[in-house]
Amino acid sequence: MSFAVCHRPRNAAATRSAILDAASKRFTAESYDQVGMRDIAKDVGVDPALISRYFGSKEDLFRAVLDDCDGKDLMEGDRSTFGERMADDLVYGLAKDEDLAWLLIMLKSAGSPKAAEIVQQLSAECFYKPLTEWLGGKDAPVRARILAGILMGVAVGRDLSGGMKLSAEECERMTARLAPMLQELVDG
Amino acid sequence: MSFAVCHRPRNAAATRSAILDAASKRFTAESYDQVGMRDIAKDVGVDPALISRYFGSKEDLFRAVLDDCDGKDLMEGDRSTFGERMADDLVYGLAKDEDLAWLLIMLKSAGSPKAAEIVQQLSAECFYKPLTEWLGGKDAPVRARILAGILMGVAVGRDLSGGMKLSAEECERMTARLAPMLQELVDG
DNA sequence: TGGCTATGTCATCGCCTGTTGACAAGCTTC
DNA sequence: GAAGCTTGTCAACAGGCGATGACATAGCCA
Repeated sequence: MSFAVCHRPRNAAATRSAILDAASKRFTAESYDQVGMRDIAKDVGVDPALISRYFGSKEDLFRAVLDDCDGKDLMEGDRSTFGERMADDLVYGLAKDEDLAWLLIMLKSAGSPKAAEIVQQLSAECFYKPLTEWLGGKDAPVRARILAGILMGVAVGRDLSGGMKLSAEECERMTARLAPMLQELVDG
Repeated sequence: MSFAVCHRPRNAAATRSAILDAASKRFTAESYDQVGMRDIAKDVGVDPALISRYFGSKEDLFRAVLDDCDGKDLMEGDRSTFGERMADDLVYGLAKDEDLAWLLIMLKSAGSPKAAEIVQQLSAECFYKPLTEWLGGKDAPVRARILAGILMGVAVGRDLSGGMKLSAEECERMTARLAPMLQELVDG
């Protein structure tokens, strides 16, 4: 007697992609150190050794994840409502989605030296540069830094406190204060 | 023949305090996971086992460090120049000092679940509450959150990029933009 | 001086991590 | 249908971690 276990069809490309996807989700939700190869493998339903075979080391996998997400999601949508959208995302926690993947990964991995070095190598070219160009205008590099900083900082503050811990009315006030700050940074 | 090794005089209180101090420095500079008991012990010049004996577990030591720093350093100094001072600290990296110990520890430890839980327990009472009271006025809790968020976010952004990576002039522009934002949050 | 307690050290345990090489099972092709 | 390359699994290793209990020694008190 045998149980009919449901195997995924053998497809290297699909499996590789699934690993990349699972890794991305993990790295946006937890820090580099906290994410284990065994965790990712379990998510995909695959042996940990396979990840090593496909991507080399954990660092290489991390690099591949960062290469994969282009960081341009931030800049999609109407420019004139950027502040409002982001303020909502930050306060009400919708940031778990893919919009802010780059930011969240950068944030969560600040603790680990290896991950930080990789982020440092890639963030300038793949994140800050496009963001700066998108912003344009006066002091664009400076505004990009402040913008990214606010987004990361408020997000980490919320995470650390286990939610905003504010009343519904206070949440409204928060978005009302954040939105113009962010919008002003976009407008210049 | 024997080398004259310089032993610190046996003094439990002093040693305990030295451990606490070294741990505080480590936890402000690196993440909870990255800091090892052996590192702290080496800083103090003591056997790792002693730390366990004095403080129990690593979590308990972390809690003790957080209990030790009162988080009121942020609120010292002239209120009317708060924005300017903090903007300078952030951009020029003086934040390594003790002014922002609470903030940096919170920030660096966001990655580890255990540390995050402890921070979550203590930050409300020991950090956000005094900060909120110091701010006072309209929407104080909201302003406290935004303020702490910006400080953490810009700091982590700088850390991750290995410095601000801005020209001297751009640094000036950055402080010029940050200072009024921060000051406005203080003034209400 | 002799002993006793506080203080600090040493060796070691168990656990978890990333990584590796040997092995098993599928799909393709002749 | 059998060889052969691809895809995936298994078991194990080396290294680092926090924590523990047994041992050594310094300083005080009688």
